[in-house]
Amino acid sequence: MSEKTGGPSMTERLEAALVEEIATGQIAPGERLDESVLAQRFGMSRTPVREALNRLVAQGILVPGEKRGVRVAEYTHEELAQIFEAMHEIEAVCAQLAAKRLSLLSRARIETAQAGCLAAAEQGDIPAYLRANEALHMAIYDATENPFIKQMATEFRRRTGPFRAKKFRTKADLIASAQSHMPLIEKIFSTDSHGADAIMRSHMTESFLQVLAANG
Amino acid sequence: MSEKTGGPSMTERLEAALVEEIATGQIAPGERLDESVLAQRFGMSRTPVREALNRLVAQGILVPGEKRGVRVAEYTHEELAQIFEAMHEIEAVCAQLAAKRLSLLSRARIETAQAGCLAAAEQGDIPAYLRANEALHMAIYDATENPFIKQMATEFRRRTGPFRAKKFRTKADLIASAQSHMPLIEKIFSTDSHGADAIMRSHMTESFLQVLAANG
DNA sequence: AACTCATATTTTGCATGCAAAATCAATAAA
DNA sequence: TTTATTGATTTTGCATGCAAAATATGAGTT
Repeated sequence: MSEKTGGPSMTERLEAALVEEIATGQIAPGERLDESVLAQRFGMSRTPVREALNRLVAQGILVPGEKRGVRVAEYTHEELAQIFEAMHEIEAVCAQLAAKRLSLLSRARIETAQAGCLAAAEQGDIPAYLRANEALHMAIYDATENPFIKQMATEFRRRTGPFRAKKFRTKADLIASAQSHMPLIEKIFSTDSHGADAIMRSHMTESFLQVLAANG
Repeated sequence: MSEKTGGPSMTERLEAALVEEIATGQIAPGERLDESVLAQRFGMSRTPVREALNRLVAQGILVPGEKRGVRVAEYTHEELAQIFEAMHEIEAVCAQLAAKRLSLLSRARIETAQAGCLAAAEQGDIPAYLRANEALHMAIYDATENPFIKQMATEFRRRTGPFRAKKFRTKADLIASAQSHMPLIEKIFSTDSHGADAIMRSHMTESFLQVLAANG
């Protein structure tokens, strides 16, 4: 009786495809997206393409081009600093709330995700690490028990995705990253919300500098 | 030679109109929005209506209806608590950053806005107070010097608009609200970021309870 | 009255077409 | 060589139409 009505529409499929391609860098920041080209490439008319592009613009993943069309959001160094600051501030809030509200379930999810990070790092498997890292962050966002804050954090994560991805080049990068999670997780597990917030903040500058280095 | 090309499109006009009508409560939370009806009402075809609705859905102002169409976002008490928590957390971040970075210009803007609040409150002019209050918040968001954080805060403000509006019924409400800004502004002006954050937080529960009371 | 099942109606998602606006290209003038 | 100007071309924004999905309606059955 209660089947989730309706399969994915063309609009939704395109939207998902674009999010994916942008996140993985297949479509680079600054690149222009042409309605008709996309329509042809995905075998649909311009109408659903437009809808998908509109949604992505609303999410800040795409921006209206200076002259025409839309392009993948691209930031100056200053803007990059600002967007990372915003993301880190939200993540600090998340860490704080997670520590304050930690449930057994949340704790288990965070532990599992962190184990996944360590495993992927040990194997030097970058794509696996990216996924595991993502899962860890989501687990922390979930632990806030606030879906609105989670959504906000997730959106910023999407927007910064293309830039963060470049940070990870070697196995050493992965291991360093996975290790750096530990103090934060410990603070969350000991329900030290102030400490969790402080640690998150202390990582901000460092983390941003790495991003900047990786993105010229 | 650098005129901002292009006037507002039909899509943009409808979007703005709907944001306005929803913010002021003319269209109530839960109400269903029909494409064809809107198209007729605003003298345009369904295409631009759809685009506008899509954007508003992406902003969380509208949500996809259970059966069909879209409706104005409506929240349970629990969700209301969550969304206000999210907004307040962001505002706390804003207050902190504003205090940390306060420029002369920002200070002047905040002062002007607060003067406007007091004036409107004295006169018991509710619409004017709402506008002035909005301006004050925007001035504080601007003072963060971070457009991304400002945008995020603004979006939450929009989403909570319909619920906050009901808080103000009498002149006394306005005066109380305007007065309650003072300690926060003082902390910001004395660049006491920790204090600003603390004050913002201390207002959270109180503010939310008022909203809840006003919204059944 | 409650439950099917079939049929009518509404609503959606998408394709297509077109006119206006914006951009580009090419030529002419300074 | 730069600067205007004009015309060609692309791109956009929107209207319209239609088929399929979703929903409401209603008759017939238990």
